[in-house]
Amino acid sequence: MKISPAEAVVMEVLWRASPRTAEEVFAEVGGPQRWTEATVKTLINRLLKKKAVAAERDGRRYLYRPVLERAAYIRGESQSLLDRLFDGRLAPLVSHLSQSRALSPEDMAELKRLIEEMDE
Amino acid sequence: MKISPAEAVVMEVLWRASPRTAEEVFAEVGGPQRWTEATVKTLINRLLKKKAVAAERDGRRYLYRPVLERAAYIRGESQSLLDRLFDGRLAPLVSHLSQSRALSPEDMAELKRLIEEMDE
DNA sequence: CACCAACGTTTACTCATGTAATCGATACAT
DNA sequence: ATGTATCGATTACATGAGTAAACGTTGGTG
Repeated sequence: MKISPAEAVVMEVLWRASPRTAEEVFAEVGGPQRWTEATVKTLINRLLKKKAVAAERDGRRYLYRPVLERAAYIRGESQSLLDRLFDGRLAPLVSHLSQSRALSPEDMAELKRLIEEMDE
Repeated sequence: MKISPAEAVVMEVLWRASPRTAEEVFAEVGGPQRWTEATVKTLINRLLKKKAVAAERDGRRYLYRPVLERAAYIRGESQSLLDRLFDGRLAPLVSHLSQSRALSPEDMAELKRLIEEMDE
């Protein structure tokens, strides 16, 4: 099941560290996002329904942990962008981004390194 | 204004060739998408409201052309993916994709070429 | 000139999403 | 033991998106 951008923000928190209580998730995300705790709970609930997170009872509360892995999520998103806009090919994406925004020297260096090691 | 995935499909048609009538857009996209002509018209109208396409009267019908440029759209989408998932950096994206799916030799070759020429 | 076909415009309806308040159960403090 | 604070669950509501039918207008045809 597809997870929405707002839900992904919650996932990011859980991917950084889990398990977490709803309150902890809220503590980490409420500020930047200006969400109330109710909103965070709704999002967690939707993620439960979508089986993207699992809950484990811990006394009076629950501890939540990701079920969907970050790598899988990222892969899906990247893939779909690539397919929708670049005919599934990586080179045009890189080409486009390298033109439209300056790459930092570190990025350049890392890219180079990547290409080399992929070459083996 | 943000354009939706379905709307983007219509934009793609217009980016390939324009101006086009609604019927022509439908002809090109209706099949693969299993949309009726009514649906295509709704999408065109929403794109008009969003100023992503412009219409020019041609007798009893209109000819539509893109106002939003493909490059700008692609840039926005790629940028937002990069920011959301890869902290705005290109290298991690490439790294991820190169692991999760095999790059074709041509893709590899082109990437290499890109990196080299960006290096100047 | 009356009618019909072809357009674009308006309206419709369902589902997902963002955002949040309310409800109901329950553990703890007094 | 009872009230209260605290959880999660349920309900709410507006907006956008996907999908499409109905409507109104206008130009062409018989």
